[in-house]
Order: sequence, then C-alpha cells, then structure tokens
Amino acid sequence: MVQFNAQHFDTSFAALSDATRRGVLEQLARQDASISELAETFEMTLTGMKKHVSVLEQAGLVVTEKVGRVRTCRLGVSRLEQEAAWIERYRQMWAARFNELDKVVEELKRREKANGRPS
Amino acid sequence: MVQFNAQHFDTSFAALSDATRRGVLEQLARQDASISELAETFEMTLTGMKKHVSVLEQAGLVVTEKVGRVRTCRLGVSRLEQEAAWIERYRQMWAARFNELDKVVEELKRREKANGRPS
DNA sequence: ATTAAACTGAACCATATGGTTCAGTATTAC
DNA sequence: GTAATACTGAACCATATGGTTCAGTTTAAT
Repeated sequence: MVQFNAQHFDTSFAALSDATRRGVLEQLARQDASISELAETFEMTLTGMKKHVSVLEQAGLVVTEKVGRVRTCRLGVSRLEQEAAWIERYRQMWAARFNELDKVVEELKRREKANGRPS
Repeated sequence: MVQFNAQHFDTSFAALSDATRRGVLEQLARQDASISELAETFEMTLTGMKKHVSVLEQAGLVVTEKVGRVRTCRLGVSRLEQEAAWIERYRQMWAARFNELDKVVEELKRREKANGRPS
C-alpha cells in the first residue's frame, strides 16, 4: 500500500536518492523488465535488485506483477506530481526571499545616490 | 564544497527525504535563523540540528556564516533546478510510455470494431 | 573576573540501508 | 522425472542516519 501522508515525501525522495534506483526508473521508462534483467543491467544479485524494486514499489514509482516464475516491473502510477509541486513551491519561496533582498539592495543604492549628491 | 557529479542527486534527494530538513528549508524561506532557533522550532538538541544543517549545506540548499558566537543559516544558491529537471524528464518519459499504451489500446479497439462488423 | 550563551566535536546508541550468501520454492524446459 | 530458471526469505555484514549526552571553546553580558 502506497502512503499519502507526510511520510510520503520521505519515502519517495529517499527512493530517488539512489543512483541505481533512478537508473531502474529510466530503464523501465524505455521498457518493462524482469528482476533478472534489471539485476543484470546493474550488475547486482537478484536479491539486491529485488530490494531496490521493493523500495520503488513502496514509493509507488513502480508496480510489479508475477506471472509464472518471472516478476515483471513497470512504471507505477506515481508521476511525482506532489514531489514536483513541493520543489516548485520551494523554488517560489526561494525566489520571493531573494526578491526581498533585491529590494533592500535597490533601496541602499537609492539612498547612496541621494547621499552622494551635494545637499 | 558542493558536488555536481552523479552523486549530486544522491545528496540532494537524500537531504529532501527528511521531514525536519524540509521544515528547516521552509522556515529559512521565511527568515534566516540561527542553529538555536531552528533547534527550538523542531524540539531537538543543538547538536542534532547542527547535523541536519550540515546535510542541507552539503546539498547546497543552505549556507551558513558564523559571526560572533552565533551561526546564521540562510537559503543557499541551489534552487533545485537540476532536481526539478530530473523529475520533469521522468514525468515526460512516463507520459510517453503511457501514450504508447494508449495507442495500443486504441489499435485494439479499432480492430475489435472492425471484427464486430460483418465482413 | 565570572558567568551564561551558542556552538562544536567526540563518543555512543538504535535503527536503516545497500549489499552479500545460502537455502529454499515454484515454474518451465528437456 | 530431472534439471535449470527465476525468484524469495533469512541471516549476515559494513556503513550511514538520526538522534542523544558530555565535555569542551569562544564570545558576550554583568
């Protein structure tokens, strides 16, 4: 079960914080793959890759289905919408903060100019 | 020193994967703060908060300056541009992948319709 | 000159992470 | 029926993470 509370961000950002897992996402974007195939691509044991896939699955970034003896992995429903939104909000706050600084700097320049002029 | 190689994503996504650290970023977006102030907000020891700030600093999300005995923390230069770009690229691959599926579904529908019609 | 405040570093702790090996189980191929 | 394939789970390992306490150091206030 994918979570949607505050922990949600913890889970998905953590999932993205590993190069192998980001690589898995890129591979799955091109084509669905089995655990074996992913393990081979990233030169890792099956067990190791299984763990990575589980992490991605927890984050809702990947879904898997086992038919016969092979488990097929595909991109999940999470389009990282909330994560993109969080980052965008941060960027806006960042911008707002620095616009404030710009205003201060402008104000200082204005005053300096006024002082430089003989009263 | 902030890193800009492949590890860069590891570092910054990991930095974002903790609720306290995301909270610190939001607080700093409103106003610069000392370690003490941040520690108080998040009900944590100074030492604990110092560690979080260090993680954010490593990721370039925060810069600090110590004057006198207080270290002031402010938002850093990283505007998460590359991170936002990575996520956007992922979203586009995701979309492309599902458009493909849509095409397949449409094709199936088309054929079904054709078959349903008496030849 | 003392004392208090603000940080810092080392040491410690419990738990998580990223990997492995080894020993299964279930499917498929021969 | 036997053997190979594909995965799975348990156990283990080293290192990282998120937190603490304790013992400093430096700076500011009295």
